[in-house]
Amino acid sequence: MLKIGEFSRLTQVPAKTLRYYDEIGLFKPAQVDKFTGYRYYIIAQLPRLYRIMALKALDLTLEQIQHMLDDDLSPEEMRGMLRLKQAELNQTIADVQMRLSYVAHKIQQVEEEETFMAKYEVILKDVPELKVAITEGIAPDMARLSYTLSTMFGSVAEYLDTQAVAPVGPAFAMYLDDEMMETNIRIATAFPIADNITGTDTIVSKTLPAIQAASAVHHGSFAHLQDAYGAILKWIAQHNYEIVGSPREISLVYDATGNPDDYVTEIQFPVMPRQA
Amino acid sequence: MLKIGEFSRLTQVPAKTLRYYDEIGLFKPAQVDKFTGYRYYIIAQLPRLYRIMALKALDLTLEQIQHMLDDDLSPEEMRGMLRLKQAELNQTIADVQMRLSYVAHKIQQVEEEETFMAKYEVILKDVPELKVAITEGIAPDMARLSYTLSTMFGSVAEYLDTQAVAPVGPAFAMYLDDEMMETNIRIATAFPIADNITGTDTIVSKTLPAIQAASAVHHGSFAHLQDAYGAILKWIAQHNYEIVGSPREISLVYDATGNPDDYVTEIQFPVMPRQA
DNA sequence: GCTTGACTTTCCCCTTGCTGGAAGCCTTAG
DNA sequence: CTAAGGCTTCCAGCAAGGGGAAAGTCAAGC
Repeated sequence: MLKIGEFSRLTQVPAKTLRYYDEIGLFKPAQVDKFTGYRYYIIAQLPRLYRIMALKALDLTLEQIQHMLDDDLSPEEMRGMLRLKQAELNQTIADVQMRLSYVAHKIQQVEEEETFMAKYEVILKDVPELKVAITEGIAPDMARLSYTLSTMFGSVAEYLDTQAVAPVGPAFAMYLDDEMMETNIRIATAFPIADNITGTDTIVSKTLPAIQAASAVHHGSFAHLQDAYGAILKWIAQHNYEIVGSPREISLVYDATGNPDDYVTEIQFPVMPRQA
Repeated sequence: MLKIGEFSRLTQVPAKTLRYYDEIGLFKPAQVDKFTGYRYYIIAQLPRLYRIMALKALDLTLEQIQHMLDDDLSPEEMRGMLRLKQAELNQTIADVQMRLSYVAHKIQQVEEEETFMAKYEVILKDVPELKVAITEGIAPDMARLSYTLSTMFGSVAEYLDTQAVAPVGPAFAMYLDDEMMETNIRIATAFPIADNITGTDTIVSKTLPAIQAASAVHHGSFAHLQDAYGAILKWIAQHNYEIVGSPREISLVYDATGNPDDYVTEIQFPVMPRQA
């Protein structure tokens, strides 16, 4: 019969932990003095505690351990839980390696810029699916891209107006070509809407699927949007992602009559981890 | 001016999280209606939020992020924090890989034994430094090992008695040879004591350093202790540890006049991860 | 038998980064 | 003007304990 302190010294398990295990019913003392509440343990309890320690080293939760020890399950169930944990740990390693790659990137950034306030912060975000009113078009060349875009935005906005439908988020453009084109650039302009509407021959309503996107925000005139694209593309390459869709250029702040320096544009590239 | 819900949709950051960041002072709304308490955000706040997201992806705590963003620190400090985080993440990976190796071992065990109740659970434990009264000796061969040991235990116990010192923990034997010997086995027997004592020419008091040990508990007669040794040695090999000291054989329950089936013995091998 | 000091008990708060829910205002569309 | 949704604050909880307080217990020395 050992008091909690003795048992704790013997096993190197803190007394607090033993009390906690008692509380959650994972490991109860062999005997409890019902007048003083003193917990008494016996050597014969060591195997269970050792088993708990061993399973804890596998990163199982105490609840899982309790399940394993008390609800004596079949070897198949046991294997199942272990394989699950194995998969989980492998996922953890992948996650941590991704974080390491972020850190390395950040360190490089600090070295290069001598300040950690990067011009662009590229982050990975989950973009939910989105109902949009969308139209496609082609800009003959880069010079007329902006003009083509604003015409297309105008036509969709106007149509929504006639349908008495208000956009529920900022409008955006999509670049549909798989690679950068100098001429005949395929583009689309979209307005998020709450409910599907009936379209026209050029304007349709559809639902864009949810995606993971590498995203950055650009402040200022469109003239320097290139830099943001560059930063995102570099990020994607460095972190071993793959572009899996058309980039979106979202006009968060845009006022054709305002100062271009105030414009705010978010750029999103749909991505997926390579060879996932 | 965006209400919290709009800003949340825009950034894909849950409103709850924005409120939390406000509460801890990491990211406050541009304006708060002082009558209604409504939080209002502006697009110009996006960069800070994106920076927060980016740093969060590095697994930094919100406190560290706040420190980085608000106490504008030098690039050196910045690099320092990042390198620290890098080391931390590398350590995490090593940890997780160790866990993976445990899981693999456990799966193998389940396959082999068709039950997950292993006969021996080998665990890694930290053994604190220990003051002991210890004596060394040599057993001429395996047959006389047990006799030699009990003589030695007896002599130390007797000496402690004459000094009016009580052991503060279970006695143990140590095997001092680097490899298994068939003859002339160097052994030591030790009793943990609270304070150093003056020794004799054969019995000395010293402090054993703290170690990490691979440990298992054996129940029953000493005749089958081999199995426990085998289980630990296998574990050490499989998990890429290295033996860095003399194993200890700790008599948790031992009564020379009692039933050997009731004996409980813990075996500890001092170990270190290979090439650490 | 009494005191002292080491243990042990319960209880509550704290950790991280939120998430969920309840009760009660606020805003806006119809 | 009302109803639905959005917003507010406050409270609880997660996982696995750690820290510390106040009070009760135990064993030893006198």
